[in-house]
Amino acid sequence: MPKETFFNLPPEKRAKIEEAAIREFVEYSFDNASVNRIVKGSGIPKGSFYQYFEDKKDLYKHIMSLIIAKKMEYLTPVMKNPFDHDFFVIVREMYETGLNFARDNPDFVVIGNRLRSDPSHALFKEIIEDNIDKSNQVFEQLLILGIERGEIRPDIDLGLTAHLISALNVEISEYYQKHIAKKDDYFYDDGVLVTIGKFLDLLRFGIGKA
Amino acid sequence: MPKETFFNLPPEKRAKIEEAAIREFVEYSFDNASVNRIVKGSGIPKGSFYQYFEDKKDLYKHIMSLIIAKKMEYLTPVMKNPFDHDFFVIVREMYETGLNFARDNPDFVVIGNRLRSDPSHALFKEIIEDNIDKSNQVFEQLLILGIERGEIRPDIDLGLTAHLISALNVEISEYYQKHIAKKDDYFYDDGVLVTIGKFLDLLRFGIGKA
DNA sequence: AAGTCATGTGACTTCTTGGTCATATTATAC
DNA sequence: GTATAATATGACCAAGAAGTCACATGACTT
Repeated sequence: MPKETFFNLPPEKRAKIEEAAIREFVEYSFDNASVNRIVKGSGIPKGSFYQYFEDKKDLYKHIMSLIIAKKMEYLTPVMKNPFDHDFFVIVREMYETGLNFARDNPDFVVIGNRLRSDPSHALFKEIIEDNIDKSNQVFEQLLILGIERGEIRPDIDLGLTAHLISALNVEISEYYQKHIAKKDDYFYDDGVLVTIGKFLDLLRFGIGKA
Repeated sequence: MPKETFFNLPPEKRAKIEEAAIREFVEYSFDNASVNRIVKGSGIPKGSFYQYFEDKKDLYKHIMSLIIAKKMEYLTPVMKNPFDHDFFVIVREMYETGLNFARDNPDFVVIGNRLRSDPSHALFKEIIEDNIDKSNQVFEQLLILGIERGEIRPDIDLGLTAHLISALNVEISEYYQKHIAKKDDYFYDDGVLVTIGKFLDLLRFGIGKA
């Protein structure tokens, strides 16, 4: 947690520091990010930085909390009560939410993905690991319900399938950014929905000929 | 490429340097790996290091080439002529190969995955990108053949599906390392085959109730 | 006006980094 | 034995890092 002095700052100054930090963390990993560059980029003296934050990690965690808060804004009513709806409706909405968030906050995605993809980093355990586990558990519960309702094949491996659906959530963003997002803005939203539909079809029916 | 002097070294000395480098790159990313620690770890003077390698990157690429060479050893006859076989046979063998490699060379997997998962790193483009693209292209060709043979649904999105199958190749290793590899060695090989079977079922049939 | 306390400030310290280079050692050629 | 070329060596360098600290400034109390 940043120190009290940071939160006492005028909002514009606080924003300037956060923006400089985000720029830095987009460009560099936590280890390679430089406090010197961040203070230069935000126009504050080095000493002030350490009046606001315990250390570099303190700032990093603060930025991560901003990212998480922003992601929360995208949660739809359906996702807040996932157990009340059809399995594929939930998954569709989760994927859609993820893509919308990625479209609106590409910088945040870069920062988040960099950490999420290095499980050997000390900060991974500290910040990400629990969230991934919880996400998998939610999917497992959803799968169980889906099986009870007859939406899902009952002979699947729950843990493995939950893992896979989580992984696809990430994969779909990457595929989208790499192959589709560059095209004409006019078709953007269509593109999102079509891509998600294709992903869901694969998930539901597989690729084997019936 | 390392310099000639490196290849003139007695093999044990060369091996010692390579082992120290692998240890370092397992623990640290390229940027955070320290030449100082590597020379200390391999018992050679700093100056000698720069007699053997242009710079840190030169060493890193050399280690990557060792990893790639090791992976090549696992290629089966089927994989060398993939277009002669049933689609799911190929994919099964690719997944199996990947898991066997991961089981025997966990250090290499750590090093490889760290680079593979950071597309924003300059070395990613230099070392990994082409391989990923080629792998996707092979899968696309395989899918086309599979459709012609009637093994695969003809209405899938080729690019997206190829991307997904590649991604699963990585995902299966991670799932395996995280959930299964720790169990009793006696069941290990069984575990590999069972896990792959489940993955393939999901790929083939999806999770939706028919 | 004087005193107190939170905040602002940047020079400074200590540490580590990747890479160099003058010199020492060894092997090879004649 | 002597000359030449290849290799070995570690002190050294400049750059940059994170974090500290003595002091300056300004706002608020009394």
